[in-house]
Amino acid sequence: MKRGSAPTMKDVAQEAGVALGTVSKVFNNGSVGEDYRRRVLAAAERLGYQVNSYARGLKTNRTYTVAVVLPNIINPFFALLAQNLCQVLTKRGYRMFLSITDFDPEAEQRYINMAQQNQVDGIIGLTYHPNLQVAAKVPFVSFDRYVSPDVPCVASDNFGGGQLAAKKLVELGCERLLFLRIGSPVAGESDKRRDGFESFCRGAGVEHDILYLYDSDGYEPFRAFLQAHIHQGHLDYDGIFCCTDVLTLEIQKMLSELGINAPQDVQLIGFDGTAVHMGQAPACSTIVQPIPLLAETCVDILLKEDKSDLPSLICLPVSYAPGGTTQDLV
Amino acid sequence: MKRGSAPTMKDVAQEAGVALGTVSKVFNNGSVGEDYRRRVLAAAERLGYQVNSYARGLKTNRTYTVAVVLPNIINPFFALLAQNLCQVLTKRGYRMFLSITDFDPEAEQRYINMAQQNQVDGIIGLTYHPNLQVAAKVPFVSFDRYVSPDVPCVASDNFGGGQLAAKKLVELGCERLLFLRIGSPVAGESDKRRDGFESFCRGAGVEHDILYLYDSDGYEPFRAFLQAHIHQGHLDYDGIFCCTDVLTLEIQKMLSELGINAPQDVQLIGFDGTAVHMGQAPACSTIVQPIPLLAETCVDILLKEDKSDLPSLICLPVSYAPGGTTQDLV
DNA sequence: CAACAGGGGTGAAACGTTACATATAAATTT
DNA sequence: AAATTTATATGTAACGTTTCACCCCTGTTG
Repeated sequence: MKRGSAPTMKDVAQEAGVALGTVSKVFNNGSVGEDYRRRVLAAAERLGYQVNSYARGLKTNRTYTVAVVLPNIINPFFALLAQNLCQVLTKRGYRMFLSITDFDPEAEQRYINMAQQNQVDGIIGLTYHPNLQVAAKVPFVSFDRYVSPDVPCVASDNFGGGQLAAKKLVELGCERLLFLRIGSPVAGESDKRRDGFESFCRGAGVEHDILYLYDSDGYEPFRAFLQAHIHQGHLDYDGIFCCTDVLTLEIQKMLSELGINAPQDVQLIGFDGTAVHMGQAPACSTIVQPIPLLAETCVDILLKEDKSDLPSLICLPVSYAPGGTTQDLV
Repeated sequence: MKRGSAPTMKDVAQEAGVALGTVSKVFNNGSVGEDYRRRVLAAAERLGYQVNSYARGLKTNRTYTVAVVLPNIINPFFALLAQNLCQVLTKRGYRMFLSITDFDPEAEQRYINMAQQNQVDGIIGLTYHPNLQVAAKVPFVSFDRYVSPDVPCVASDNFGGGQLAAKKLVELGCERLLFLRIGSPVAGESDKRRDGFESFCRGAGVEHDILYLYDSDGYEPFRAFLQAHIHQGHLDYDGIFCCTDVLTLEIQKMLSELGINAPQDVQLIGFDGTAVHMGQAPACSTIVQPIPLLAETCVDILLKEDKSDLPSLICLPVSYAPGGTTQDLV
């Protein structure tokens, strides 16, 4: 063994007095006699041998690496998703190679290309690029966004969640509902929250309004809208469904500054339920996304050998968690 | 080019009608004639060629990959650190391979070993293992923890931060101070917050107490302690320095339940300042860690070629940001 | 007892690069 | 014009694995 550099299989073979191929078999669970196996293992131990995954990757075209592409990990939802993905991947013997795009479509495309070039075994992406190009050769699973007909998409049951939120509000006695949304101009699965909400309201004959904003608008239009709907200290709406928990808290604060308090004067329900997954008491009532299940599903689908009969959209069930912005805490 | 598999340099060479070595030079900024370079680039484009980083890694022993090992990314401080590291690494042409340890020392060691085995170019770790084993062959930078004499450690100026917090409280007119800490039993750099706090109080002759807890204790002892120090609706302390922002908010809530309000009745200062880096108004007054600079420094040191004259501890300056739990907002 | 499986060991070829020694042509010097 | 330098193209040997055809031995079978 050359001094100074890491030991190779050749060194181990020499040290153990066996052939190179035998050492390889030992580290790949090939059939090797008990005594040989012991000798090789002992020699490897003595030399501090570790298999070189770049040589292995070159040979096998499998790298046991998955690239995860996310807008950021500051947002607790993304952070939880990333963390769960990391755990699931580790359990499966894979490692996670993380890229942050900051919602920049160009960065998204750049990272995807890079990941493909780096021969990862798969990519899990939450992207906003309206026309993302993904090479067919490396498996891709999209989270929450439709990308193209042959890219499976994993998401929460956003439609059902929207319905559920509206239903809960009605059960709580609300009679005039409002849906508030702010987000990307590129519509994703999560926009079905609105559809579900509307669908339930229509079906139940409940009065409802919708305010649909883009990130670039900022929160100010919400304040203006709410202010315009307060007459003599009384808000026109008695139930509000906000598209995320973050927005819910913002709206709660905004309303309280306007003299309207949740849950006394108005019921608020958000979406995401990150607090629940962090073992905290939720700061607001919310529709909880099954984050661990979402992560597990992404990985399952990504690593599935047989991709033939995959549905193009996998919807996972959400649930409701009361959290202090509605009057149902027992 | 064999059908079905990715094109190689050989294919590009053939397509362009040049030698293999020439193609390699083109992709490694070697000296190549203008016309040849164009021909190669055009051929590569036509074939959709991407260099195989596993073959390259095998040959060069450089992989342009850095492993980052963190307890989690739910904690906003860790999330910001990870995100900044990711950005800095990307800017430098490296990719980030992220591992979550959940504070488990065994997982820490396992991930470090794995990273070494995967021939990453370096490791940045925030670990709690009391006796972590790191191989000398792969560069290692520790965040906030002393690991061993030859592992450089990057941290905020925790001592200075402790002093600064005490100084600010005194400047705000506080006369009886309290330091609250909860964390790992394995002492790290961040424990110097206490030392700095004490040092300032001693020097200035300020009365002060310290409550030092471990994660396993939970928050309850804080409540008991505070309750015991409230007499006739009046708290014995008029200034509290908490070891993190998260704790500060918890203490603020706890105190308000006990009828004591910050900042009217008591001044509260925390540590981390994550909100500042997320572009939000800080929820509490705080000592701000220079997260982007911390990340940049970790990477700088890790990738520095000449490791000969490195200090074993690099302390970066903190600053103070008022945030509503002290009476100094102008 | 000859023929034959078959477990288990061997060595060499490939994987896609980079690096280096060699070759060639053009440009410069003597 | 010959000699020397410069610039750049070429081909081949590694890098550390896995894989596969091959061989050897032992035990089984008709």
